[in-house]
Amino acid sequence: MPLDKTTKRKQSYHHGDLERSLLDAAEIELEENGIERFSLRAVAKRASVSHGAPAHHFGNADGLLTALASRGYGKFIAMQDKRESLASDNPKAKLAASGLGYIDFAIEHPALFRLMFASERTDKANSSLAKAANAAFEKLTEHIEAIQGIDPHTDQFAMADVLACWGIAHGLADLTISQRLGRATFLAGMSDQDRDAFFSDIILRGVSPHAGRHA
Amino acid sequence: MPLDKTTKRKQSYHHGDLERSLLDAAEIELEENGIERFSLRAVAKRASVSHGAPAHHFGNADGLLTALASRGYGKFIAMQDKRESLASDNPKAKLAASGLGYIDFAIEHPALFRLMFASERTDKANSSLAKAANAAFEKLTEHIEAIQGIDPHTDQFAMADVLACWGIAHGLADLTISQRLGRATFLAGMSDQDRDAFFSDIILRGVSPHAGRHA
DNA sequence: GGGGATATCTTGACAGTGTCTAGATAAGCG
DNA sequence: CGCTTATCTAGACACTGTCAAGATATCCCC
Repeated sequence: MPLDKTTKRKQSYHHGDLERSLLDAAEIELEENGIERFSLRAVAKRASVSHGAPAHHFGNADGLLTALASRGYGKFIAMQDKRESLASDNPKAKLAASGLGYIDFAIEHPALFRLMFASERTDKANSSLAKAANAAFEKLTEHIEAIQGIDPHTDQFAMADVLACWGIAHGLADLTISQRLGRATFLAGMSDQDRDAFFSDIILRGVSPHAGRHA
Repeated sequence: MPLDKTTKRKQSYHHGDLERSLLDAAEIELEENGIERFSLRAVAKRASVSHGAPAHHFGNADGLLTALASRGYGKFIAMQDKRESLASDNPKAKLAASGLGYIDFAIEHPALFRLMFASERTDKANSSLAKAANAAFEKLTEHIEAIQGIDPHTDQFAMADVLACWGIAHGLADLTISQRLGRATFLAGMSDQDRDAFFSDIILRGVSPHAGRHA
């Protein structure tokens, strides 16, 4: 019985691009339920496929989550790039914009953010994931190098700036999605523009004023 | 058959202080397996009690985790206090010490830290938990007030300092237990004392130099 | 084009999970 | 002592992730 092949070829036994479909479904499930209530069978059901299907592509549930985290870094960097492209053309503005993109991503994809940065279910030895995470880190070091004029990999003081800025952006992002910053009531009443300026100021505190200092 | 009543009264049907025993067992299980692999039945087994026993004391698994998080804030604040008591007697040193205690706690109890700050399984409406979390926050605002001479609750610039310092300490703590800071290779080779000084410097960057500025 | 090898997906089974209910046991109190 | 209440056990249920066996489609070489 050849069912409506015209509408969708969904009736096909082979899915075509199930790997992508599963990742899409998993991302939705993740954002809806959070990591702690993530269900592989629910992902399969959402993708209209049997509960055993994901195993062939990802091995197990953690494999799927690892792939999802890896893909997440693409969006993560893209959001930072977008912020940077809108920023004025000086190193500090670019750095602040990058940090705002960091926070943007956390707010828009809180569960994915947690998966990427705080989950034990991802395989950190996975080369694809490690490469993606490293790219995000290198991006930050380049910003600091542009400001301080020296490669943080070779200079301890510049690396301190890297850790400071990273810590600030990450901390603000994590606390924001945990809804911990609501106590600072004035934040809720701020316009987006004011909020960005407020966060930018804080992010730039990570940069040491002792520019170019090194051993 | 009255079994050895002398050694432990464990043979008693009623446990005596099962609530505390369950919390202790849960804390061990949590640190061993992480939140994402936490099992209520494993907790019951560790406490040598039936799988249904926890329900009577905590309602459900999330109730147990909420109580555990609430108790965690006690240790959390205690660790900060210990650091502060060892610090020299000036407001900035106290603030930095408090931040180091923040990081200490995360390193010693990573899973509990994640439960307290990044889990969706705790009931944030729980009054006991909210009160504990608030106490930790107020502690920080007092440090900033001691430095800037104005209550952050009434001054936006002082509150910015609060969020900055909190973000830094939290970000460094979270990234540390995620083992993300290993790339900054020199950190591993540092003595505890040097590492503390390094983190202290970063934490204090959260304090704005424009002291006492206010609208 | 045909046909065997291979990739892909389904199905059923299994142990483990959290929660609910009913019942057993202990403790408290009149 | 006996009734009430608190506490804990035991069994059932639906759901979970993973595994093994089988069904089905696609690929590729003859």
